[in-house]
Amino acid sequence: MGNRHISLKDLAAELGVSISTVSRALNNHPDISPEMTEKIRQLARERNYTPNPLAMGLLKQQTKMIGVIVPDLVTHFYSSIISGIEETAKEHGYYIVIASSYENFQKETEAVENLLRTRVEGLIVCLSQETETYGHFEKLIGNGIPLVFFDRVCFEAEVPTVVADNKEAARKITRHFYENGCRRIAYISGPDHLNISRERKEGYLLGLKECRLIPCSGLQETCNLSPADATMATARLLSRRPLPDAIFGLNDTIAYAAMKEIKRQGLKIPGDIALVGFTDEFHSTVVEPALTSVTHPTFKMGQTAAGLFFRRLTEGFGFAGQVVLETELVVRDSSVKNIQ
Amino acid sequence: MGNRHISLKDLAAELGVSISTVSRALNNHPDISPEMTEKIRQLARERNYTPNPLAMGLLKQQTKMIGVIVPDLVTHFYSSIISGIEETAKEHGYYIVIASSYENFQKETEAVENLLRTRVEGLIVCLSQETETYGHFEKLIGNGIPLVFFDRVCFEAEVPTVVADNKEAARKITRHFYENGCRRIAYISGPDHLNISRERKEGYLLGLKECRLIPCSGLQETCNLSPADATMATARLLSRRPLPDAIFGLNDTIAYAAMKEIKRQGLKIPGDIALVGFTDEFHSTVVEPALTSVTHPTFKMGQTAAGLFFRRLTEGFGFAGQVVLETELVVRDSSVKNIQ
DNA sequence: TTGAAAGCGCTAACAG
DNA sequence: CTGTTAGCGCTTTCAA
Repeated sequence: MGNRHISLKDLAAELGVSISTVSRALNNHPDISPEMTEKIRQLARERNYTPNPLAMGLLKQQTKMIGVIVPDLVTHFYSSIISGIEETAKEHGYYIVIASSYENFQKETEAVENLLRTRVEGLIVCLSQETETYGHFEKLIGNGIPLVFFDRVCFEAEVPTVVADNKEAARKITRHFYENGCRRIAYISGPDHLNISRERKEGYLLGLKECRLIPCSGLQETCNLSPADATMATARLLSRRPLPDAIFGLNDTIAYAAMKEIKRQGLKIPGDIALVGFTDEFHSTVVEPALTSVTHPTFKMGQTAAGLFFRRLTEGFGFAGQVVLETELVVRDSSVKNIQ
Repeated sequence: MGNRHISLKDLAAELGVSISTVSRALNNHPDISPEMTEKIRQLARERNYTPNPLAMGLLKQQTKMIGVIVPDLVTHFYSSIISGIEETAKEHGYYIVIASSYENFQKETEAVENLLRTRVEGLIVCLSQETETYGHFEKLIGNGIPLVFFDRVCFEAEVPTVVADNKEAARKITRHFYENGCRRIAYISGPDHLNISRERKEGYLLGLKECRLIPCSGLQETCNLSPADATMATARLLSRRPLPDAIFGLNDTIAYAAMKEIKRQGLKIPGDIALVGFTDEFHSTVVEPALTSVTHPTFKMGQTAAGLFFRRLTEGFGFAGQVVLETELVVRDSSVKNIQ
């Protein structure tokens, strides 16, 4: 496979000068005569020379690569965040290498190892849902390897993190339900060890309190984040009597699964049950009824995460801190009872 | 940042042997005594040694990286294909570096250059919708750099490609419409230079012919693949009199945009207009009515593309050839008139 | 103003 | 069985 990339050596040979001269000319070193410099740059352009990043990486001990670990690639939420990360990385001359944990602890651990093996300079990570112990990240922190978490986070004291205003968003949802006449407001959460799940539940409970509603364990369900499990959680809620009159789900997956199950049982949204999700703009408007939802600024979340990464890379451990991104409750048909 | 990776040198120093001895022991070279080998491997394990891929890459002239270029990352179709590519790549010990063209010719060209600059060993590409000239790929072919196209392809004679059975799928859709009583079947296509657009139109026309329907230019619309433009194309179709009684759209974006616009105008699906899309399993069942669609084997398409890539990498230019993946027409509510 | 040499981490002849 | 050496492409002292 004739993948013949031109090297400094090639250029030097062709011009009958030394490699170092070529190197200097290409780096605008002042010691080289203007004519020589021009001649060399000219040839480099003709031959389409580009420096070999492997050689540079070896020399400078930096690969210009960032490892990114996400629970999955196919959910719009993550792919959109990745786009944001990629854009900011590109601005800094960095590339990203993506790995999926598939929501699996084991795979996440392996991904960390694999990425480190490739000599990425650091990691930007969203925890898998199974992850409850954090030794694989502790090691990185100990070794001074730049690390940033987004959305599902840990080590907030030591590591820069980006999250949505989960608690506030959940509070807004709950109050929105109340204002639309709902009194039996249910919440389908995920595993408790996930900050997003905990924080949103806090917001839910706070919202209930503000509306002087009494929390009821029969209106709180938990599921792992698979569609199948979310469907079952929804079914359990729908078996309660009296029926809940509102449901909100932790994330996209749950919201859509809930929507399908509610419809399957022949119940009307929002007439019988109002529904709100945490999800993205696009799909919320495709489903019927259009889904009221808290939309994440996903692209921005990616950009922010990458931004924090580069701060960490250049400033070292001088700072950690959490960036909280505001969300917006976009009211559509699925939650407005009086419209119906 | 103390990213201190252990090197062979470190191990050698600690054991008081030469670097090559360590290297050989770690590579199971038969020349090294079993005890020495064991001692070295033991220490390597303790110190958590992993070979530096930059050094290896420099030496062997291979980076174990594949460049992947997609029109965008956030469409499920592409992210799912990427997952497939990633899986197969991983099995071969390769990593993928992803770049988005954002459906833009200029960005695609840059992506090719950038990826080559990083010394990826080759490229797996889905063409951007704007791409009508192929000089940037011709260069690769000329230089013997492995290249594979999927879905939207060119240079089928020289380059391995993976596509869906576009023509057959479109034919099936058309006949399905006919069998459900539709007689004014419309098609919203994309740019003619895209094979997927051309092939699906061929299938559409073939289907019409088989059903003894006469093609009508008023029932054929073209759009660029943006939701906005797809919406306008749909609106144009809906302004025709008599109204079309069926529409199928080139891809996900178009199908969903069409669905929204049809509903917005107060028309019923499938009652007034039957609708079929080329799209994926998941979203087809979330929308209402559930969307009849041709589902692509996206994950498999990714695996296949990667498989072809490795064949190219190892076997060289011995083969090109096109793999055609079968699609399935999954009938749901949006196209079945008599159910209503 | 330019060249020679060392070294980043590794493997593979070539010597011992 | 193990060590020495060269070289992958590059930058950077150190010499000239």
